[in-house]
Amino acid sequence: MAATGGAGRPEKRGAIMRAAAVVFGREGYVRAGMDAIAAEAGVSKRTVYNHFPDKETLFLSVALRNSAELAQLIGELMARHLGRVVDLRQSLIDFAVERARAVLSAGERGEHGALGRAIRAEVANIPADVLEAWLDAGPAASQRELAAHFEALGERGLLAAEDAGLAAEQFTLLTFHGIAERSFWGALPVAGEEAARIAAAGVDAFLRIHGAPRR
Amino acid sequence: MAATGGAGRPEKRGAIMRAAAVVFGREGYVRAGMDAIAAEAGVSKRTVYNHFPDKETLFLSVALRNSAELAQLIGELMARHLGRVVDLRQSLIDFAVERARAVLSAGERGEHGALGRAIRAEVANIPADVLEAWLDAGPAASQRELAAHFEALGERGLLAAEDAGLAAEQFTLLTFHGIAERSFWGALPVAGEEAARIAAAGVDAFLRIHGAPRR
DNA sequence: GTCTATACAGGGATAGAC
DNA sequence: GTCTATCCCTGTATAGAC
Repeated sequence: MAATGGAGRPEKRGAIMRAAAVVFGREGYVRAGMDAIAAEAGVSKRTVYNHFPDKETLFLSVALRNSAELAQLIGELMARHLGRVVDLRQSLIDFAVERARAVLSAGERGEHGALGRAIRAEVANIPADVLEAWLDAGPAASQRELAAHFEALGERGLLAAEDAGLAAEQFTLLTFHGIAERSFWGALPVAGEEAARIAAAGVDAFLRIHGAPRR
Repeated sequence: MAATGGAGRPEKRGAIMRAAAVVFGREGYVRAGMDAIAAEAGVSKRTVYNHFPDKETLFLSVALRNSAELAQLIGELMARHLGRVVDLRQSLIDFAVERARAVLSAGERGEHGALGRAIRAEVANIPADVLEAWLDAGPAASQRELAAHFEALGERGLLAAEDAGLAAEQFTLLTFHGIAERSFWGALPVAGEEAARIAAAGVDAFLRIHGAPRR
């Protein structure tokens, strides 16, 4: 089910969800233990079960919140880099590099990508409606937002994409999925230099598909 | 470690590896049980442990064999569709559609993609040398082979890719990863019609990047 | 009344013994 | 081929503490 959870101190609830994101991201759903989550949160195991009825509900709750957080973070990156564009190519490269790092970096705040990996690993065991909600709050929302930015850039004559949705999809494939695949969605580190190289090559290819013919 | 395993009837060994591919692909590494694998193979659990010392070795052995098999299957698809090309666009689309189906289809022989999903889920727990061997025998081999085909097509004037390796990478991103992502690497079914649409759009984009300027 | 700490019941897993 | 030793995990129960 989607999101339940009883009463209790909200601060404890937040600590539990943060800890669950870390442990689920590090170990995956099956390997993660409720004991480890409780320890990471600094609370008793009984408290975990007081806030969440079972492991699955906790996992799905954390997954939903995480995808919304990540979509918002990416939305901020888009606004910063694609809002006021002077050098389109450089702006696209900067956005691509920062998005890849935000999602895939194993270091600081890397639990976002790690939890996404755990979700992808468990897709076959996630109820269809929850999976749809996760997609809609996360990856799909980001793609819609990127398409809106491309639409605006097209109206300013900086892009010549006839289908902004398709352009957004292909931009993500060319500048993000190559890095994601290489790093196995953040499980392995990828050199920042290589990520920058892939992003630049992807942007150049993207501009050859959807770039405005003249400047 | 990579591949050990004792003696025993080779036919039993093959049955065990086939069964392990099915069960690991269906359940994932952690959930899959040695009992279920033995039952699927139609042998005793003792026989399984007679051929493979433990669960991890069995999994890694099956993973390595599987990636080599899949690379060969894709190689055959490439030879069939990219060997004698008359209509380049159509050949690329046909190859893209058939590769996606071969890797991701959940039905017949779909254990290839399912096992790949299980491996990706366990990447953090796989020894680095084994993971490298898996990559080199599977995905990387296919990419090298695709680059060689693109090189040949370039020499015939059908493609204008200055870097065949980069072209192969971008072709795979544009025509395969979009479908793979949508279906979560085969975990969810994707309509054949949608796969064909994505493949065609990806090929068109690819040809705008790397296509020969005139025919 | 919620939290901590610990102990425990039940099920399932691997791996080995008979 | 079955049977079993041993361990781990989820979820609950039993204590007491703020």
